[in-house]
Amino acid sequence: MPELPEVEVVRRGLERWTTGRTIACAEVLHPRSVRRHEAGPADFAARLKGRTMLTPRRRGKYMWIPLDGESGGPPPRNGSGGPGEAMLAHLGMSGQLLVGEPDREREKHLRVRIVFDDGGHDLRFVDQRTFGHLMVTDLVPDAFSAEALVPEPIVHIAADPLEDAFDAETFFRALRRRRTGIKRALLDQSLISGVGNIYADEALWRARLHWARPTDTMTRAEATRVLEAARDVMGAALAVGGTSFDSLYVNVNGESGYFERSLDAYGRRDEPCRRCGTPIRRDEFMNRSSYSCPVCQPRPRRARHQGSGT
DNA sequence: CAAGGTACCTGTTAGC
DNA sequence: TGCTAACAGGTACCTT
Repeated sequence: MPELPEVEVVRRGLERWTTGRTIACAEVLHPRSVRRHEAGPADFAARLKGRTMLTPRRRGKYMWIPLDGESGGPPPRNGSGGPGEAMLAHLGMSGQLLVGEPDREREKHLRVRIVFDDGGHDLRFVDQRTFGHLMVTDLVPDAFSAEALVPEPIVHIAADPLEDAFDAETFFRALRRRRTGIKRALLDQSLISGVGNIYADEALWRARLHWARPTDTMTRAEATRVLEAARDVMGAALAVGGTSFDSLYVNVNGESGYFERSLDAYGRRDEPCRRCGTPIRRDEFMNRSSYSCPVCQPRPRRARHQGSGT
């Protein structure tokens, strides 16, 4: 469930609690949580030891913490002397980054624990379903903004609509080139990043577009509408701490956000549309749920991929 | 290359 | 009460 607003809430928490602090040691309790760190859990821990965490960054649903100081691991295969390394994090479906008293009880799904040399709050990666991951990786020049750096594994991830590097015209042209439906395009992190199932449904409801609207004939006005809607709804969610359906998604202090009560479409099956009162419908699509208003968001005559909805 | 389907996970809940 | 099936869904990877 963590999408852009939820990840940004976590990033801000990390900025406050871990910036400038030096790692004493990192402990990997579940290897799957560092599976994308190809050199393995021991190398992951060795690369973190002794490093100082700089200001956390984010693009879409990925966040990373640039690391200062000498790497404790062997030099990277592609040679050292590059722009540096960072710890990259993706929360997946159920990942949490939590800070707290180091001697508190261990969470049931604690996967990685990072201890600092000042003896203060530790940083824990807790992830029930292990779809999330952490890794230490090289920083490389960003494709979207000349002076910026991004972790190498996410160079294919598009800019998100809340960052300066995002270009609406590029996004519009990419939409027109695709032969797919608008929701599938919104969920494609190589076209636009940060949008997941919840905010895709919310943005489409606000823009009054059906999820199967073919993108190759979309007008500039429609594209602008859905983009503005995505920005508005994610900005509003961010302002109240994100969306929490249960205790799975929380900020770094374990607290829930309040946006769930503001959702207009997602999860509101059979409840009245807040614009026209028609019961919200639920369709099966991409092996997940899509919620929309049958009246405000009529199915296009020439839908892209059918889904099994009514 | 693009499009679309599926595996990967585990706790919760609905249904029998 | 206890069991099973469905469900939640982001991303990498695979097939077409």
